[in-house]
Parts: sequence; C-alpha cells; structure tokens
Amino acid sequence: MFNLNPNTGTPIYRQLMDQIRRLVAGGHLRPGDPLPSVRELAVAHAVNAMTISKAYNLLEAEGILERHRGKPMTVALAVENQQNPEQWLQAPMEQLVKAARDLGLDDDELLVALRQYLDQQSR
Amino acid sequence: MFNLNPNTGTPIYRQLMDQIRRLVAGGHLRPGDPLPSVRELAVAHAVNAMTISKAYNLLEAEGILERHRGKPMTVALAVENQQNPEQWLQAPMEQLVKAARDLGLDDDELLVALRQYLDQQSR
Amino acid sequence: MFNLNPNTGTPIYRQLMDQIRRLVAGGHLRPGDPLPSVRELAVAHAVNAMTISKAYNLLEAEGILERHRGKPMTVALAVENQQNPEQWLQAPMEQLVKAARDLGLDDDELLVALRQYLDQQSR
Amino acid sequence: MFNLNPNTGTPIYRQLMDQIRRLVAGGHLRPGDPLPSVRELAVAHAVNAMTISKAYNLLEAEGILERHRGKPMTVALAVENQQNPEQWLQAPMEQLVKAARDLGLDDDELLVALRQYLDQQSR
DNA sequence: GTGGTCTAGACCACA
DNA sequence: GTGGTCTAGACCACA
Repeated sequence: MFNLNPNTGTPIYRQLMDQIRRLVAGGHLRPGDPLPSVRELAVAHAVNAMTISKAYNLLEAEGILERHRGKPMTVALAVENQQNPEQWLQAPMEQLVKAARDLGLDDDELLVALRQYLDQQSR
Repeated sequence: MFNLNPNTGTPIYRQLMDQIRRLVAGGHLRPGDPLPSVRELAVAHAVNAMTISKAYNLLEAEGILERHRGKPMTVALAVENQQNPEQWLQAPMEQLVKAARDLGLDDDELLVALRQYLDQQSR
Repeated sequence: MFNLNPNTGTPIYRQLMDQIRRLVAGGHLRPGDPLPSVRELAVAHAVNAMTISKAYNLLEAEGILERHRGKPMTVALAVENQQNPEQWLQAPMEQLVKAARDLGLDDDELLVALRQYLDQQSR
Repeated sequence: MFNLNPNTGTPIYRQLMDQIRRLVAGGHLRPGDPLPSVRELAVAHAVNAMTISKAYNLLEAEGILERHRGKPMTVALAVENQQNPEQWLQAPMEQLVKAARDLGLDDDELLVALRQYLDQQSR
C-alpha cells in the first residue's frame, strides 16, 4: 500500500505522513476518501499500530485528515488540495541536487543521470 | 562548511557521513586530504563534538578516513574513489521519483520540474 | 509534583497538559523555565514515560513548550503568558455550574457551597 | 435534553450518568419518573444507541434506574434521593479549585470569578 | 544525563 | 468493526 522502510533513518511515521500528504496534494486521495484502518496498515506493513496511529494523529492536527468515532479516518473535506503540488518536490529535489554537487556533477549531468534512472525503471 | 540540518529527521552524523562520502566519491576530497577537526566542525555548526566524532569514527571503520595521532584525520590513501559516483545518487533519486509518483507526475513532468528548479538555483 | 489521577476518565496526558497550561498562564512556570524530565515525572507518578512524553509533545506543538536536544524541555520563550488567566477557568466553572443546576441549586446556594468547601480546605 | 459533548475527553456515557444522577439527587427526576427511550436520546444527541444504553445499564446496576419490559425505564422507587446533594458537587469543585490554584488565584479571587461568571450567564 | 522511536499486548469507548 | 490510552521495555540520537 505504502512504501515504508524501517532502515532509512527517517522514522516510519514520518515516511507515512509524507506519502499521505503527497497523495492528497496530487489528488490521488481526495477530500472525504477513507484511509486504510490503523490495524490494516499495521498488519500490511508489519509495523506496530501505534506507529501508524501517530502518523494519522499528526496529520489530523495538520488538518489533512479527519477523525470519525468508530469509523475510518478520511481525508479532510476542507483540505487544500489545490495547493501547488511542486511544493512537495522541493525537499527531495534539494537532497538530490546537493548529492550531485558533492559528486561533482553539473546540472546537465544530473539531468542525464535522472533520465537514465527513469528509463531503467520503466523498462 | 557542510550542510547540516537538525530538523530533517535524518541524524546529523549521517548527514555528515553522506556528504563526506560523496565529496570523496566526487573527487572533491582526495586521498591524503585533511579534514576539519572535530572541534572546529562542532563549533562551526553549533553541534555537539560527539556527533562529529561519531561520523568520523564510522567513516574510519569504513576505510574512508584515516586517523593520525595528534594530527587531523585525512582521507584514506587506499580509498576507492574511482567507484561509480552514480551509486551515491541512487537513494536521493529514488526519493524524488517516489515523491513525484505520489504527486501524479509522469517522467517528463518530473524532468521539467527538476530543470526548472536547477534554473532557479543558478540564477 | 503534578496531580495525576488515572481513574477520572480524563486521560492522564490531558490532565498533565491542563495543569502545565494553567501553571504557565498563572505565571508559576515562566518562559525559559525547565520542566521535569520525562523519566523523572514518569517515576514520580508511576506512569509510563510515553504518557508524559505525549503531553510534552502536544504542548510543544501548541507552542507552549520548547524542545532542546539532550536537555530538558522548557517553557517557550514566546509563550503568551500575559493572556487572561480567567480563560482557563471557564471549562471547570461550566462543569460546576451544570452540576449545581442539575442538583437544583441556585446561584447563591452554589456560591455558599463553594465558600464552605474552600473553608474546609484551608482549615 | 441532556448536555453531551463528545470533545471533552469524558466519555459520553459518563457525562450522561453524571447528569442523571444529579437530576435524581436534586429532585428534578423523582422515583417512578420515566426516562427518554434509548433511541430517542440517541437520535436527539446524534449519538450511538449503545452509548445511551450503556449509561442506562450502569445506572440500573447502581439501583438508580429500573427496567420495565416493553416500557420506558424509570427512576427506581427505592432510590435514595434524600442523600446529600452537595456530595455531587465535590468533584467539580475540586477541579475548579485545582485550576484556580494553578493559575495563582486565592480563595476570594476564585469566588469573585465564579460570581462574575454566574452574572454573565444570567444576563 | 536528555528526549525519540518502536514493539507487543492489554483494555476502553464508540458504530 | 473503528481509533484511543496505557504499559514495560528495547534501543537510538544527542549533550
């Protein structure tokens, strides 16, 4: 369902938050859409329920999710999904560019590297 | 000197390790080059000396740095800096592509976004 | 230190949050003042550390506490402690008045009851 | 009908129990008086019927309510409504006094605050 | 020493 | 079925 990796140094609950935020920003999850239950996600990713719950709680505090007693949480109706999706690309682009700079790649070399990577994936 | 951000969720010592590894892989730091002292870096980045020290220790264990009693650590003479630099780009490219997918961008849109970002930076 | 009762139906972490908020609003805890460590409080009240930590985290999100890596949390420097303390009395006054109404007491009888209660306490 | 608030942290069934107990203690509900049906209350307060039912069941177990097959529950004939009404004021008074203490108010200031609050309400 | 993350598991409130 | 609270305990990052 989601892409959760316990070994990256990024806390699992943050990984989940990032992905949900982006799925909402990208329109894949829309206002009113239900989210998988805490237990369901926990089992599916072999992760503790409290870890999932923490992510959901923080997203509720951010106004992105809504809680419904006894029912699954949903994407908030009032969520601002019309906000510029590119905003969510900033941080990972920054990371990538920094890595490229450290490695001595210039802009064009980085773009070539990314294109190659994308081509590999789609094959 | 380096680019250390305490708020990203990635431990500071890992950020430092990543950057040094890439600087070595990219040839910006070459075998025998001295590194800044632990204290110097700690002060410069307002970070605890143990944090820097931990990064240096782990890099020494990896064979990338060498320790010299009473003198600054250096890049190991035997370091394999001829290794494929693209290897160090994998993880950040993966992050970026995942973010783009969640946001509903296809390959071309991602490449355009990255080019725009790079253009902005160089301006 | 604090007054935490696991049997009231109000979650422990909320009880703690309420008390800290009021101590700050009342000026007993002032900007920059350190709070007891999570472990210290947990031991003192025979409560799990995560329960204390949850309260501290939520208060940080509210801007009332500040986190300092490796050091105790403190009352936020920017905290608005000049806000009207009476605000924090609203909820408990509402509760009390509702109870009194249900019991058929009028305003004067309630005030008398409260005065008697206060007199008992101070004896 | 009743005053049920899902957001206070106090379970709804407890809020309901408290209010019925106080209405009985205050003589507003007297032995033999019928209570609203579970469904009626559930609809009126947009609350699940099981929540109401749970409160009624617990009050029956306490001897405060009586069940009559096919008919509304009533206040128990044997209920001890002559018990000291002030007893039900203890808990909310304690809460209020604790809050006032945290805020640094002394007895007189608290009494003044309560009188002001009552005056506001009656206006 | 400080707080943070995560687990396994119990039990509660509510639909 | 849903999410919430809490525990006991492990291990991590940082000062």
